[in-house]
Amino acid sequence: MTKQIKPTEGELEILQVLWEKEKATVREVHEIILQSKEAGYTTTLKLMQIMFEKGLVLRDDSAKTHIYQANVSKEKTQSQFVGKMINSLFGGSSSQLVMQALGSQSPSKEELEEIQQLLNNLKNQ
Amino acid sequence: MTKQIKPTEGELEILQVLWEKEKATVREVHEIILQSKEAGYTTTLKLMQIMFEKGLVLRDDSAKTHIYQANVSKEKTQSQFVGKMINSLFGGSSSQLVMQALGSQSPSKEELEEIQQLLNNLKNQ
DNA sequence: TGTCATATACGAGTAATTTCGTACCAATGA
DNA sequence: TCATTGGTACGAAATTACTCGTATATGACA
Repeated sequence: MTKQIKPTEGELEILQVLWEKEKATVREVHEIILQSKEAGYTTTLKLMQIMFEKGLVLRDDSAKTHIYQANVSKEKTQSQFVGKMINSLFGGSSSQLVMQALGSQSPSKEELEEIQQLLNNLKNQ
Repeated sequence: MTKQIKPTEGELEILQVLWEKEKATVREVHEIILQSKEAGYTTTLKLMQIMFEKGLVLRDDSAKTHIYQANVSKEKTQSQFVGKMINSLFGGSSSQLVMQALGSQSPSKEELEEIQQLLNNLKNQ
């Protein structure tokens, strides 16, 4: 197992954009970030450079304008954070987290059906 | 709605102890913290003082040894973090988080049954 | 009374994260 | 050619979180 680096808050924002767009320039990422918060361009740039050093993203710097892409999968990262939260807030019980999530937000009929499917699979093991 | 302060990593550790014990002294909290990580007594003390200033905990300082208790509920805090994670990592879809949680860890039969109950309730609305 | 154990208060250092100014480089067009 | 635009690099300040040493107060007990 390659040791997982835990992305910071700000890094997570950038990763979200990269997961969505597959490849992107700093400018492109920054435009999206701007929609949800105020930030300077060089701030986003610096953050992405640091992420590159950490190995969180890949970078094609063959052209003047560098192209970035995520180097950690969305799923791995999700499971990393969910696992951490289960331990630190739900006493290690994943079902407690599930109850919380289902209780506070309300999923659509389709989503409920999807969850039911998964539940059935788990029951039949 | 009183604006929610987001507890930090270290504060969360302390809150867990207080949720468990209802009331506790710094010493008591610190003893528990020590079981999972190394830390100096004054570090725990300082953290709890900061939490008091932030309003995360209440404090009875009528006696020499102060008695602390949580001033944010476990449920509220859980939902705060879960909500934040749903937004920042699951594109706002709670069911995605549920799938992740159910998929990665495997709950017991009883837990699955509990989730099924909740699911039934949600379906019948 | 004097000493010891145990508290809190508080300042300050350290580390990690975020932010941004400034320098510098390259392409482009008047 | 030279100014402008748009890009990266980099140092360093600002912020936040964490850690701990030291000062000081208080109660207990020999």
